[in-house]
Amino acid sequence: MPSSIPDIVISRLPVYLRALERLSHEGQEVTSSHELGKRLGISSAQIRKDLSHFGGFGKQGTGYRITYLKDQLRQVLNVERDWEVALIGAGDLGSAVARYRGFSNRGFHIACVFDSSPEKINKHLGEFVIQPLESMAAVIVERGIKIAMIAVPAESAQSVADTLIGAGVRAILNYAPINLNVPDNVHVQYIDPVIHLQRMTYYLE
Amino acid sequence: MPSSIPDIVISRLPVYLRALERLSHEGQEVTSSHELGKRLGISSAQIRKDLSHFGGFGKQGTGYRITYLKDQLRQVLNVERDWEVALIGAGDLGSAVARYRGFSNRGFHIACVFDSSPEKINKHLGEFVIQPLESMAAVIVERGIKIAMIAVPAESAQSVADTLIGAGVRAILNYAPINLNVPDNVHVQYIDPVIHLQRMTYYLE
DNA sequence: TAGATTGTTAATCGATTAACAATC
DNA sequence: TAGATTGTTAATCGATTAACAATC
Repeated sequence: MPSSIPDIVISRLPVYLRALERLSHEGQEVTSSHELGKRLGISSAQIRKDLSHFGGFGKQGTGYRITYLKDQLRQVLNVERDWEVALIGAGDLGSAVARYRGFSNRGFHIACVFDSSPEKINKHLGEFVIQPLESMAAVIVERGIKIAMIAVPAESAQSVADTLIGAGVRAILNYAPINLNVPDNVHVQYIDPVIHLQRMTYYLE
Repeated sequence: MPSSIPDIVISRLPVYLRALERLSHEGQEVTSSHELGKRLGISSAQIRKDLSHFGGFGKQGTGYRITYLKDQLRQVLNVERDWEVALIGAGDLGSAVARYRGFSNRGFHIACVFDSSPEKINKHLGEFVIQPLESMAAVIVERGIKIAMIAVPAESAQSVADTLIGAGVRAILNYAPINLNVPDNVHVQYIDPVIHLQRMTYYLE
């Protein structure tokens, strides 16, 4: 029963971690489930319950020491180490992702960038040299990369995903607005701004 | 009881709509809850249950006519009309969002772009002229804009949100990696790639 | 000690699934 | 008609919340 913890619990841990990073950035050293809950719009009971799946991180009467809880959550989430991530697609979106400064202090860094269009190959993108799609599988196997971000057009996303998975990638963050079919042992997350917008327009007017 | 439909149901409708658009793009005219469910990794019962909140859109024996179901979902989600969206922040991320071609055929278009840094004001960004943050409230009130996307640094996100809400914005898509405090009648959605990545590393190794 | 807050249990609440009559 | 698939009900499953003893 090593992994009987509900995925919905896992999905909240990074949010807790981000809030804790914010709090310590603001100079705070201790917090409580109530304070955290108020910031996040979540009940304090839920936060305590979620955390209790992994151990007793707090102290009655005083709450949680932020540095300690941060470390514990990082350990649970497996982001104490630094993960190499492959980026596929060097268009507008891919370029923005490549230049994004927010990965490095949160457990990730982009290791390589690939694109299919011949005129982009060997061009620089920030600190990276864009490599051809044909080299992708080999590079990923060689470096043992397990995480990839897909920022190619919807039409090519599935075939890129297939190649990635064949090369050993186990987690995909997909920016293309399309659902991917992947084996059970591969994880996929989606980022599609329109999905979020449409979810809100339901409530408007 | 106009809005007793669970938010979790609403959150799946845009995903259904996207899959239907894909199917009709592929030339298909009819689908079933089974086919849709298989594509999305969702049970067919859940799809039928979700849709049944809004009416009977299918036919026993044959399934759903795709064009019809698409239209119905667009109506439910309130994206038959076109929504004007304000974009705040013209850095790397904001620029990529501004250039993104995926909004227009799905119910949204960017109407104006704002940034705080003096050297960007009046510069062009794609088809837009970057306007100063000081004009933001006035422009949003005047145009009656209800939706905004925040792509500014975490430090300024909350104060930008406060101004937006004061100007009448009711839905915010926040790209800044920070939780926003907003009144109950304002909707917020978050896009933070690191949250998604951290959710997957839990399962790796 | 008095006050505060945890971790946990039990109760509540809500969402998903299974099953099937209705019907195209 | 036979086969397929819907919409819906009831049963199951799982997640959230309330409450409180333990204790800092």
